[in-house]
Amino acid sequence: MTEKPEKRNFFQDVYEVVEQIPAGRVTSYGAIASYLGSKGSARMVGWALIASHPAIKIPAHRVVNRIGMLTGSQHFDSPNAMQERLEQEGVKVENNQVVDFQKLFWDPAKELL
DNA sequence: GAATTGACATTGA
DNA sequence: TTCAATGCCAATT
Repeated sequence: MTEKPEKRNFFQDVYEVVEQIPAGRVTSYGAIASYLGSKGSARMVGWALIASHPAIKIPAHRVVNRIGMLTGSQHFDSPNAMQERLEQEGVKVENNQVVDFQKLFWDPAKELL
């Protein structure tokens, strides 16, 4: 019979993790991917957020790339929506880039555990 | 059904 | 050190 790889829950897993990101914190795609076990599949995390965009409500604005740049903001309703949202959470954003990103970094593999 | 793209990360030179 | 190329898995065309 056809196989059923549990990895199909990859998207669901991403939603679970992102949804548990505390306000005022940010994380990176690689951190989530690493937590899921697929370190090299950081891109899939981004895909998951796109798929969840109109359907599932998750703080995708708290997820940025490893340099803290809001690369995904272009996929939001407005490119500034994500930046404004982060500032409301207390995260300083400069030029579509998170300030003290390393300080606000939230690692699911350690914080969530 | 095959080829390309994509909200990134890592390694090599 | 910085720049460039490659790899990941899934979805889209």
